Amino acid sequence: MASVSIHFFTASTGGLQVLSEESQIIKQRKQKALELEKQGIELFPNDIRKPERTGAIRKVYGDYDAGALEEVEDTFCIAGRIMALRRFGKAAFASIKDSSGSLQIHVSRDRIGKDAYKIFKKFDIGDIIQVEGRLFRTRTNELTIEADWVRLVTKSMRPLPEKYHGIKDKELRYRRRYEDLVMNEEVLETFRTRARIVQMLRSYFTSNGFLEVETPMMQSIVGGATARPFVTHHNALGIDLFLRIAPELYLKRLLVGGCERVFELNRNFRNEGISIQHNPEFTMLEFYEAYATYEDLMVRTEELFAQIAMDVKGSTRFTYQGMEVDLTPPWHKMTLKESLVEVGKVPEEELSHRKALQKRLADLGVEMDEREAAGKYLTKLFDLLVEPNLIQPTFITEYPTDISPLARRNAQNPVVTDRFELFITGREIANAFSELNDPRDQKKRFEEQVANRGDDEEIPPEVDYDYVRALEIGMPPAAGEGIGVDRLVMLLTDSPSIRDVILFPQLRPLTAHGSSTARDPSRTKGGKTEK
RNA sequence: GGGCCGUUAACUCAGUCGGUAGAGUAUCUGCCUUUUAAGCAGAGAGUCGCUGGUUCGAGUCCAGCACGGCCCA
Repeated sequence: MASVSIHFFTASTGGLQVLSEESQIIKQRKQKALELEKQGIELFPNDIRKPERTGAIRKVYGDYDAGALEEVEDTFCIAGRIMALRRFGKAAFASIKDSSGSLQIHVSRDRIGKDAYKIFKKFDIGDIIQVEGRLFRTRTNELTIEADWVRLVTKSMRPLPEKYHGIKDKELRYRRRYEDLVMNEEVLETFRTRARIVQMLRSYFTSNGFLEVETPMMQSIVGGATARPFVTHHNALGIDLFLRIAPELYLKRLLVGGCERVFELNRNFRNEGISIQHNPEFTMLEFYEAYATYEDLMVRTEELFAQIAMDVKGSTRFTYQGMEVDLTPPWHKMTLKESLVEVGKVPEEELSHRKALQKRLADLGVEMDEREAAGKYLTKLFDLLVEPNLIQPTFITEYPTDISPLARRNAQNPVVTDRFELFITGREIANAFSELNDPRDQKKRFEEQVANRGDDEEIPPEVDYDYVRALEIGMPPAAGEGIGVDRLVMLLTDSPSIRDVILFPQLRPLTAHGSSTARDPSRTKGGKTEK
């Protein structure tokens, strides 16, 4: 029975009620709903006439004055959630919200009838209702529907958050996104923009002759990036599988297969920390173009981002969190070493001395493992000293080969690769390179990586020999790029946190008494708990 | 993993020197037919995140834990 579970689940966790708590206010609502039901009012009917959208009505009649509206004989039927209710004795105003906006209605006893008004009085803020009537303007000039009738569409059993401040607690907003969407207009706006950006990315690539594909999210060998993967198990095959950390190696198999332009826009999974710019599952666009170089991709990226910014922002110049950003091409270019010297203020002569770099890192509080690749010292310093300062779009090039296992060596200087990373507002937003297509070099690099792996869970424990085999069949020279879609959306929606652009960001689940399932040892796997 | 901050009514928040819980919204009752954060009068609503400790007495002080936020690694 409910009363039993109530006892179990009333545990309050940081202001969060877990499950079926029965506060007085909810009891009252349920009681009210029962009374309506007893009177023969359906609480959750399904025979609702298709309503008109308030936005469409406003678009047509928004400019009509009171006199002009009197000439309009049509009635309008809308449906939506009661967001505010201002009752008088025998009449009331309510704002009705649908996905296109909201419209005020006026309900009076004289017009809808005594019995109907009695039922209307039982409606609450949060209920979804349907209304039909003619348009008029109130004394305060608000476009309003004078209801001929009102009908309950869906009864709301819980009160909405406070009407003026809405729901502010970030934890509540992420956990109960449905409530956040009901209360905070700008949330839906952000996700509409996200949809538009995704759509534009897709149409940019398809219209440029790229084939959209879907490659495995469950992989038996991880690859394509350095990151700790999630592990799952396939019962029928009796094997562990990894959720992909990148689609790269499959997309390049498709280059081998003759797909000269391919892209995939989908989710990656990385079993790492959660932060203001990291969610365990995130959306990435990867594209590969045969007979192109990383330099061609710079041009594409500039063009693509400028196009999207023009559409979303109306300009290639805008502000992000108070920072002026200018995406007008061409963007700055700097080699990794140049950036360390010019932006990071590291003396040039130190850059080729591991000991000096190590000391500098130690002074910054970073202990490096001796076994780390030399290039790691540079990128670590870069992360600390340079990256946060790259506000304007900047391509950083010449990444060391030892930390770029899939990238083509530079023809003049084989210790660096033909690669760039793109930074905007102090964040990495894209990573691209001319692809390594020499199977001999690729095999060697994979094998060295695995041999030097130690217990580093970010490095794949196994060489993907099938990928090497594919290269042996022959992959045309090509360049490929990955774009962090969530971060791009953050930039263009002025969102400070990745959680603001992901509808349901990952949070620790709540259970009875606020303890966490993650603490249940039977559910912990490969845990980070050991010190 | 570390540091700082937060957790009080459904929501947004107060809570003084440690003295036994407050406001607004929402809800309920009454009045009110042009309001829009409607208004007026009244009422109900709390395991002060959890567990311990100090104390005659803890929302308040101390410790641990949980969840979250921000920063750092």
